Amino acid sequence: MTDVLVGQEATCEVDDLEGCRDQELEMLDEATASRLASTFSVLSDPTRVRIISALAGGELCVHELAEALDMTHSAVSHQLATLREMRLVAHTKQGRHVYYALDDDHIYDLFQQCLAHVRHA
Amino acid sequence: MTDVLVGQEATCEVDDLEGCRDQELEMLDEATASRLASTFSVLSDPTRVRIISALAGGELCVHELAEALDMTHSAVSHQLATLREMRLVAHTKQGRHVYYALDDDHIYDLFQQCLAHVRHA
DNA sequence: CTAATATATGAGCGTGCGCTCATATATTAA
DNA sequence: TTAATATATGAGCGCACGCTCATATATTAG
Repeated sequence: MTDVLVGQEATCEVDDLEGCRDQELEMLDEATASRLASTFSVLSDPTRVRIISALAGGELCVHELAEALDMTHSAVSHQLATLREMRLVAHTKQGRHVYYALDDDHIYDLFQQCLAHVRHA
Repeated sequence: MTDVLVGQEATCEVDDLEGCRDQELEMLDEATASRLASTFSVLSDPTRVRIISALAGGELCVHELAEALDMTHSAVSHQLATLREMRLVAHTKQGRHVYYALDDDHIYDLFQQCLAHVRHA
C-alpha cells in the first residue's frame, strides 16, 4: 500500500516509465511478443506435434504420414501446408509423391525441450 | 505404386508397423502429443507472452500489469486466471492487491530459448 | 487416350478463445 | 455506514482454426 503512484486515472502517463524502472524491465515490444506467440502456436496443435515427431525419424510422403497418424490425406495435407508456410518443413517431389522433412532444427529443439519437461513432470 | 497395401480401407492394420520399422520411430502417442501441444499453447498468445515477460522482472499486481501492457484490468485478469490454472504463475494477496509471479522455470526457459531463436532469425 | 493414384486446396461447419461489458466480491478510506 | 479501489468472473461477440467434403491438378499405368 501507499505505492509510489496508485492513481488509476494517470494510467498512460508517467506510470509506465516508473513501472519499468522499478525492475529494470526491457518490456517485450508487441511485435516481438507476436512473433514469439506465432512460433509457439506452430507447436500448439497435437496433429502438428505428431507430424513433427514422425518427420523426426526421416522424410515421409503424405500418405505415409496419413497412415502413421491415422488421419485423412486431406487433413494431413492441410497441416503440411501450414507447416510449409511457416517454414518448418521442406518438401521434395519424387514422381507423384511429395516427401516432407523437418526444415528448422531450432523448432525441433524447442519440441525436444518441451518433451523433456512434459515427461519429467 | 503397388505398395504393400495401398487400399485405403486397410488403414490401421499392418501399414503402421511397416511405416514405423522403416525409420525406427517411436511415434509419439496422442496423449503425449496433446500435452506437448497444451504446453506450447500456453505461450501461443501475445498477451500471455507479454505477461510472462513482465513478470520475469519481478512480481506485479494486476493493475501494474494492466498499465505495463496497456490493457484493461479485466482482460489481464482473465489471462492471469488462465495462467494460474495452468500453474504458470503464483499469486499472493497483500491488502486489496494480488501480486503475481512466475511459477514455472521450465516454461520460462522455453520462452527464453524461443526468444533467442526469434531474435537471431 | 482413360483410369487410378497422390496431393493440394477452396468452402463450410463446429469449436475454442480472447476481448468487452456487466456484475460480484473484497478491502480500504472517509 | 457509504464510497472508492482492486480483482474476479459469467455472458456474449467476433474471429481464427482444424476437420470434412468436394473438387482440382499432376503423375503414372494400361
